[in-house]
Amino acid sequence: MEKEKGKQSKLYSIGAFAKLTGVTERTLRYYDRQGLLKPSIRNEYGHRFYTNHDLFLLQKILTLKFLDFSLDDITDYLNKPGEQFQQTLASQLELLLKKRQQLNKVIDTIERMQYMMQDAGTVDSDLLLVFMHAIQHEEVQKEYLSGQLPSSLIDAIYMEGKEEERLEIERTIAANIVKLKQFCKDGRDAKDEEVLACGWQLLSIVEKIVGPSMEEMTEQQLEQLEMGDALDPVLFPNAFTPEEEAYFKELFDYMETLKKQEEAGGRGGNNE
Amino acid sequence: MEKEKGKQSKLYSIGAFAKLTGVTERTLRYYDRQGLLKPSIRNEYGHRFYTNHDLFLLQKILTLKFLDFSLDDITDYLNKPGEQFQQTLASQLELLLKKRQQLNKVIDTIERMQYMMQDAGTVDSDLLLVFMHAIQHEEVQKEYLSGQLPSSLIDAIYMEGKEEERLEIERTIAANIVKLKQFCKDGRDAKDEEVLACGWQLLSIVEKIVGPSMEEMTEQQLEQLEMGDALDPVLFPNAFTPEEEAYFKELFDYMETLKKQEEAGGRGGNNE
DNA sequence: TTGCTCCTCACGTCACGTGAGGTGGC
DNA sequence: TTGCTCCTCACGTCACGTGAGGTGGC
Repeated sequence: MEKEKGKQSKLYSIGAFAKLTGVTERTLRYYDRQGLLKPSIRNEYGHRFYTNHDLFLLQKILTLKFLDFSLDDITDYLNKPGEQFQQTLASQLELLLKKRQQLNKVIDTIERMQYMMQDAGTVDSDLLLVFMHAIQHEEVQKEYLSGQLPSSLIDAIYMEGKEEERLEIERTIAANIVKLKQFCKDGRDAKDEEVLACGWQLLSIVEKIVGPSMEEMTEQQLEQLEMGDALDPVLFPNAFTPEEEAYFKELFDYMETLKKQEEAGGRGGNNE
Repeated sequence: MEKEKGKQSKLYSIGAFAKLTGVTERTLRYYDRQGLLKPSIRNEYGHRFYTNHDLFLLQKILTLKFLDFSLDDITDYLNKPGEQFQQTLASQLELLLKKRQQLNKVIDTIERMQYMMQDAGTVDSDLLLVFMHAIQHEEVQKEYLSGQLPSSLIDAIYMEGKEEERLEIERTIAANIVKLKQFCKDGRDAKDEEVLACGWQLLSIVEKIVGPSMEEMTEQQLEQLEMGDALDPVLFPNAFTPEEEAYFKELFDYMETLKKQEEAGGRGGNNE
């Protein structure tokens, strides 16, 4: 008796079939109800029994799932002749390639972020998100700015063709901004040496990047730069609180004063 | 009046806010109900009005979504201090890397499949899926076979370290199997020249791969090979109908006969 | 009056997970 | 009687999409 059973075509109860294939019972019942995989045999008590043929069908289903087809697609496919499956496969591949591109972009963004933040210690996460936003929308930002600024400046800002150097600079900028935010929070005087050091570092970076292109700009463009709040708030979210902005203004105004004094001092020295 | 409005903090109706940010109205209402983003102002009529601060919040939400966080995660994050966000980011990155690995595997499988099938013309999609299944479960199959066959044979079958050559061989095997299936369907005599040609090609490939390892096998292992149906049906689904199996058996039996005749003829010729 | 924008239900989607409550055979 | 396996509802999940039916201001 047992031998006969074994030789013809094995029957699996739903539990046995689930164990065999690693698919849950619930899923098998769901596939049954959806008409995707009906067990070959139903008991007098309604119990489901699966055959080796059912096993083959399930494997096809699982392989198609692995290829990321929806159950509806799979149902269609199983009911149709399926002559053009190779084409379906090709378009599925395209979809997956797009998905991968997306995923790569996200991963790159995080990794670049982490590189940027390696020296910064514990970081205000709002700032993190603003940086992230910037990286994420880099291309759109660039396009937007192209309408407002000379292309030489844009190339300078985004450092076309000098990606590695750029990563380093981003890192320095990030570290200094984080420090300044902390100083502001701690209520440090903007004339404090450490605070000033941060300010000078940021300024020197900006001058190094932007300086050479500055002369090419029209007056109109310069004016636009002055009133910096004209930037599209969707593309350029503001990571700073009003207090922080005031603090930064105080710092940079003070730096301006120091600069002028130094210049004057220099002239005075020469004259004497 | 208008100037005042514009200078303080712009108010956006839900429609305007949706247009501005590219998020649907339904989504904004959903975020409101979930407590994820409540508009700063509600009208006497229940109309929602969003401010620039809401805009900043939404951008944070969208960036976190871009990083593939669930809305629940985002809600948690927005309500917590979020000091340990960098750690969260690191574990999120791990998740994404795993996802990418999965995706890469699927893409590789399809591409390998397409390479394999480039000469085969229109292909029975069941066969395609069985090949796909094989590629997909290669590692598990290998492990399973390690328990049954000598490792030298397994290395030979999976052609360790000769991936390119392997792709070519797979291609040839696939093309010939597809042809044989077609011949079977067309009712071609198994003794037909073209059919035999396919048979010889397949046989020569098998001998080339398996031949050298054959001598090392124990009798027990050889016996197991003879009764090929002992293979785990979950790991090794059968792509052939009973008719096809019969057809193949007829073909290979006939080839066996031809071989023996030739040997006998050869000996006879030498003897004479 | 017509069009536009806003509102609130409330059902649908997708592929199941997870009990609840009950039955049959050892 | 207890345990095991099977069954059928039926609600929950996740992030919205998509009407249906109604209101307010121009």
